[in-house]
Amino acid sequence: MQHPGSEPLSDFMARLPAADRDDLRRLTACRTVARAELIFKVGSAGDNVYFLESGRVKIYHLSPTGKEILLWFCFPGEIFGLAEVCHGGGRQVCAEACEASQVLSIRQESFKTFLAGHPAAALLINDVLAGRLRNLGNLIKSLVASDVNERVTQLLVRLAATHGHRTPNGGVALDIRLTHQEMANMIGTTRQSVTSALGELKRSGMLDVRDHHILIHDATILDTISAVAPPPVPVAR
Amino acid sequence: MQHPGSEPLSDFMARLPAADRDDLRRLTACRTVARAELIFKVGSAGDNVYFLESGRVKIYHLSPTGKEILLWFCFPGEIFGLAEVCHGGGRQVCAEACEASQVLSIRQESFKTFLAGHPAAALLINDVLAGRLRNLGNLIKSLVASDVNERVTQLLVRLAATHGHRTPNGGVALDIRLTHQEMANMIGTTRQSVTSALGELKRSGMLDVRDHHILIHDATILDTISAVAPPPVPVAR
DNA sequence: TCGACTCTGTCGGCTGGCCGACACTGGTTC
DNA sequence: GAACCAGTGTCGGCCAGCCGACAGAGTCGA
Repeated sequence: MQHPGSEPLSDFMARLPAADRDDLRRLTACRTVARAELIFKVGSAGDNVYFLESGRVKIYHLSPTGKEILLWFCFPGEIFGLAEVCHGGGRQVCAEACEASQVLSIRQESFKTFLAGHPAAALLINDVLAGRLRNLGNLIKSLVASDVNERVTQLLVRLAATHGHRTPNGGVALDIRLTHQEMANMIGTTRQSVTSALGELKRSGMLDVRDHHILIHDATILDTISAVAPPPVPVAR
Repeated sequence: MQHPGSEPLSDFMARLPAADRDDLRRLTACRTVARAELIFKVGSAGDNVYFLESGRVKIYHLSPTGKEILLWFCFPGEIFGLAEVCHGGGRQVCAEACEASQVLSIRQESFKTFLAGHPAAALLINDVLAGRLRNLGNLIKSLVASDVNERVTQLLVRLAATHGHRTPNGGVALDIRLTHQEMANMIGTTRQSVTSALGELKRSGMLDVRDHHILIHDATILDTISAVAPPPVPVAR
């Protein structure tokens, strides 16, 4: 389901015109990666761009103490490894397969040549990057302005919008399975704080966990909460 | 000065081939904005893209409590207002002139058409967006992983890299003048904490403030510190 | 069936840093 | 000059949430 105000398909491949997609496919090599395998890591050369064919990949910073700082998850069809190269410095982030995955890869230069010859694809890339920029901007905002409980609910709203589906009885079920630790890494807090925030939401009857999947009881609550995430105030100075 | 590992010219206009630049200029309208005037704000339609001709512009989120969350400053030649439009929801951020400025504007669609016909420009936009993505990623990392003192020194390093110049006696002077409040808004803390962090750096002889401009005494210190910002550890799992 | 391991849930103690408050300085306007 | 205001500098109280610790509860492989 797509919520109003949520991000659109960031599925690059699907949005690419069919002809362009075929052209691109011809330039890529396919590779299988196992769960927990790194596709690239901090400091590596990073002269490739990747597309996720199947599976799930997480992109994260690594703090000096070894903590993962999760920037985003990649789902099938999405592009990754494009922006994260700092000229000269190598990769700044890690890409790790969350489950067994198939990955297409192409050299940076080849991809740029491809884009130069396929304007629609180049514009699409702009869109995708712009969307991620908005996402990170919003994350920064919530890191700075919201306490842990708010950040957890905001995360749930985002997840419901992008990876949830309606249930018969008017709720939303999240299709994606995350550990508390992963959620904590996504919103800059600790495992324990996520546990307690979720516990509180459960106790207040807002959600439930069935079979390791989060189930939000009343979908309308999402709209109420999400009205908070995008700033409702036009601004007063 | 450009530090190794720092961002390159994000100066879109300067990097654009001269012919493309002329084509683009022909499509834009120029406008003068006064200090503290908003070019756009949260919720406004946002069907324009802007280029800063002269002056300085800040792009920020507004927290529910009215706090500014500064995402970046725009300097002459840079593009802004491109990524911050959420389809449907209007602008998510504000753009405010820090000083009297001249701004070129163009409609989104016209700009997209322009990009479709000028592949070099489209690739350049990708580069610029990718750079900002890296910057925001790094900001998130420091918000999550560093305490206030570290964040302040990291901010100084970044500022020195992008808006500093060497002084005769081996230091670096920041060309840009910022209040403690603005710095606090850039790294998600309070005015008071910035004051005390800077005070400590002054007391330890690392820097000085002359005529409202920060002066870092030993430029080599920057390299030492900046070695911390990009993770030195290749990663151990 | 038995470890071994990962994930969840809960509890106290400790502390970084937010918040409110107030004083001082330098620049601007009348 | 005086009045005003934005920016700095400093202090103490208070609390969100981090950290370490430990006890279940699933899950997996042998």
